[in-house]
Amino acid sequence: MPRALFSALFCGETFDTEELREFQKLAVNYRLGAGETIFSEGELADSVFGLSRGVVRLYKALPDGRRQILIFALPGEFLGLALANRHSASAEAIGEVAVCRFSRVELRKFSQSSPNLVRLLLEFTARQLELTQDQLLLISKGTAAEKVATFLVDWRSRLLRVTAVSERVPLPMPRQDIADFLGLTLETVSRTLTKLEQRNAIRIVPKGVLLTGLEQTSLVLARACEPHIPN
Amino acid sequence: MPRALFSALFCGETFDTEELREFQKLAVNYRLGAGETIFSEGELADSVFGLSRGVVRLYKALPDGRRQILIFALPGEFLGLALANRHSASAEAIGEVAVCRFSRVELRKFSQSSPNLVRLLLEFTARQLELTQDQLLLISKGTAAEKVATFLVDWRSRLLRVTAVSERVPLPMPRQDIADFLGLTLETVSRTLTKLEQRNAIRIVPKGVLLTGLEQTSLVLARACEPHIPN
DNA sequence: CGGCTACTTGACATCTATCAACCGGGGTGG
DNA sequence: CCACCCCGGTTGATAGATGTCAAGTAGCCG
Repeated sequence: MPRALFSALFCGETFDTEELREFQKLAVNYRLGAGETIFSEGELADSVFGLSRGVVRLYKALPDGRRQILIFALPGEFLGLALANRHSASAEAIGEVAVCRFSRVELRKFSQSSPNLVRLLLEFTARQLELTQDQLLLISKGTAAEKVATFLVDWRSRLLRVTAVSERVPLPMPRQDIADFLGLTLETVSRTLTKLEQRNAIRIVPKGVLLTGLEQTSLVLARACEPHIPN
Repeated sequence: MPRALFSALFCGETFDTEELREFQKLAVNYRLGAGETIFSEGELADSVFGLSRGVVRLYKALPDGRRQILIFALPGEFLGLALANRHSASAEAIGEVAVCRFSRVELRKFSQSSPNLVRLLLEFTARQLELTQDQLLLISKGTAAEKVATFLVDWRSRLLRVTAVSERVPLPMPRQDIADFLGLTLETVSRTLTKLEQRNAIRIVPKGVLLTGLEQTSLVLARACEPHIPN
């Protein structure tokens, strides 16, 4: 993962260098260890975060503990951009993480004089919305094999935007996280990965997978291999 | 459903009357009949729409026909606000509908001189994002009873913002749409509604339901009635 | 009245969850 | 250095919720 400043990561082309410098001044940078909480659902949202290094799980939970991971955030992405004054989700570090914290009010002040920032936030939010809508379709209508295969392909392509990735796709998160992202159990994720490996679509390695053979195609078309066309 | 102009519906407090008038000039108003398509996934997104009357289903579909309804749009909401230049979802009228069409390029031009519009769009998109995230949690982790009960309560509360609603909650969409919104089959939706009726949580009437008894509470707590705490 | 569509209900199949055992690597401490 | 333990992961047997297939009903429009 790169070590650049958050604003340069995400805002690269949107801000000119002057604006960028001003924006950067608002941020407080710090680091967190594996498993640490950045913010929690329901908490007062007086801060907004930018992720500059590492991977973060963003999730919502029900009172009885059922959990849905909304996204695995990557460097350059915003966290906790709620419009309400309470966070609507929780964010936890997966492995070591570096974030920059912005005060909500300062960010708002800055945005008054910077149409670029508002435009940037709109673009980011719209992208998140599309991702979430795709996720909704996948979770709602996909089989276990489709979910896992699609997850691997999508995750790889998102990683490509921040890191050079070879054939080996790292999976820093545990099986339970993948399960909670895909609406499955960790056992089903494990079984499905094994099945994909038996079909030579992937190879399972410690903390990752190798997307072998026909790569994307073979994976997404895992569906075509299935006997039934469900739903 | 009210007959007001779209911009007044949604932009009410954001624009001053001057801006409102200018904005209104950009719109072309027209109507569609039940089942008509407003735009389709993959189509060139040269237009953006505002819904001024009626209900619209916004959905994504897989090549084999599996369909996920993302939201039932209500008057005052935007449709087709993509950042890409192709629509990422399809929109169809449920019953009679009135929309205003904005040219994408004109809207963009207008937004250059109107920070208010960009802020408005950001707010709207952020709200949509939160709705979709909630939907993700519900679909992924909810039982059939929770899904249906939550849908009825949420739908009612969204309706309250545009119409005076009594105890009777109208359901203009067919069972299949509800099923595709909740990630169920129409049979399961039907059975679940029947079960809720037997428990005196609702009464099923033509084109709607009556939320009787303990209303919201009893419905959402449908979960507590179930023997198991799944997942 | 006939036929259509939306909806309901029933019997059965299937996918995934659940419960449980087992495996393997890495760290710790004797 | 080895033994142990712990945690994450895999694998197996079983069960349950929802999907599937099919029949039947009700309301609506021509």
